[in-house]
Amino acid sequence: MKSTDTIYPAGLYNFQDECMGLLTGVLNASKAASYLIDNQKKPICYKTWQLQPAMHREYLEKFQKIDPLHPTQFVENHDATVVKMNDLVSSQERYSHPYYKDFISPWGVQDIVELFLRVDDKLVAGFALFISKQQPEILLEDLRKAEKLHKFMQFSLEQTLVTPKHNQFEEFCNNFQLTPKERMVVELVSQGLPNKTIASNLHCSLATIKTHLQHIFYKTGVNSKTEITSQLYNQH
Amino acid sequence: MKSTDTIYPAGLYNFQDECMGLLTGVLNASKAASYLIDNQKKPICYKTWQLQPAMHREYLEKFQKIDPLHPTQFVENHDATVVKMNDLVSSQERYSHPYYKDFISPWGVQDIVELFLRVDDKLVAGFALFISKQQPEILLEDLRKAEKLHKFMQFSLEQTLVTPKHNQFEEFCNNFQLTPKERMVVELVSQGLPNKTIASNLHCSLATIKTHLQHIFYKTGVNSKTEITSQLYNQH
DNA sequence: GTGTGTATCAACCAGAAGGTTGATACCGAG
DNA sequence: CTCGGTATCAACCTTCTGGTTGATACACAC
Repeated sequence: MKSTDTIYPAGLYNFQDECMGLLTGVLNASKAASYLIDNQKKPICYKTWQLQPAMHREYLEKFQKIDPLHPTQFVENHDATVVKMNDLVSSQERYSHPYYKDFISPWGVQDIVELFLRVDDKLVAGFALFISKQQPEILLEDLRKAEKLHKFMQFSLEQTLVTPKHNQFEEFCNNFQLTPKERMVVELVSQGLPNKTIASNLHCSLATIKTHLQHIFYKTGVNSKTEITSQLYNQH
Repeated sequence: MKSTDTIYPAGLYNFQDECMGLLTGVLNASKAASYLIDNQKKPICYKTWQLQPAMHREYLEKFQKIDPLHPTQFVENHDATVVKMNDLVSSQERYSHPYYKDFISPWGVQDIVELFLRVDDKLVAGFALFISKQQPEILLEDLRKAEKLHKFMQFSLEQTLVTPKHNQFEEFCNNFQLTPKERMVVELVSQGLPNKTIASNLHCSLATIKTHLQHIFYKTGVNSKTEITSQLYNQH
């Protein structure tokens, strides 16, 4: 798909630390772990917070390979941003599966919330927040907060990246199901051209361009040409 | 010549939105307001969340000038990051001072938490979270969460200052020696805002914005707002 | 104190852009 | 063949933008 594999943006290592600080500071986890995803889609750069070194070692050595919610599960699952263990794994499975029976439960963990960060739809980092059995259950409200935190982390991450503008353009046009002609108009609008010039470029009348623009405005919910350009170059 | 005191970072306008979403999504404010600080140290670009328009208008017209915790108080106070109204203002003062007696209290506000973002020690943005009288008091725990959120927002802000996008903005503005106000206009133009909105954001008249635009057009050799945006993010 | 640069605003005009209605023509799916 | 989507264009009107002129006010520099 891409000519070059996605490389971590500079500062992702620091970024990971800051995210951990944010999540553990705002949400009520008893312990936490995070990792980056390398080009082979393997988790690396583990960082932990109040997580017993023995537990971490045990995970890496024995249980990682049978983890039903291993990060690799979510590499291609583009919708997964914030997930909750107890929503994905039935209580039956948690009772019988060795991963939960012999690892998660003995370490006093009641539930796990996991957040995923992506760049160009590729998973680059994950954060696992552990809820201990002594803590109250995770409410929908807590999950919403986690989603808000995730949204900002994702925004912050994207801010630091150079997103290829081609992708932005394609995404914009596909999102709103623009027709081929409408795409061409968007392309020329994004060059900052006035309607008259666009019309002559596409060998049609000014009226036609205006109609196309009306359709584009209607489909995209945008109100002006200027707004189109800003939509294309700013991630919202 | 004046580039030293210009610190307005590109993308701050969007950043402000995201911060508001984060704060209001994670903390339990009943309403919120935020603003950017221009180089005259005045708050501009107000954005509100569940705040009554009438209350905001009242503040701008009558109470801003007697606000004991007006942002200008914190412009030079480098240590202030997260402050709580009830910690800074005695209950006596809250009882007698017209700002609290005639404005804060009548609008049902019990307390305010304010967060400040800085670049190079200079205040660039502020966020005020209003706690209503129906809500529980702010605990130390809540304040710590606010501090964690602040820490990440500050980190994220600093990250955006070294991005290619920001550099392009800086390069564009420096190349053509735009003045601080002109830079702000460029920033808002690049968000796709119509002149009327830009004027209200910078609280000046439409005429002033047009004049600024004329100067920008003259200096940069550009002919329209749309072209500015495409120039900013397209190298050609 | 005069001058230069910045920021502010008003009035005016022409032209561009946005919004609406309506119309024609082509094409492909049902 | 009819219907829906696309592409085309015209006429009309309102609002916004761009361009100009001119003016005031406040800095800071020389």
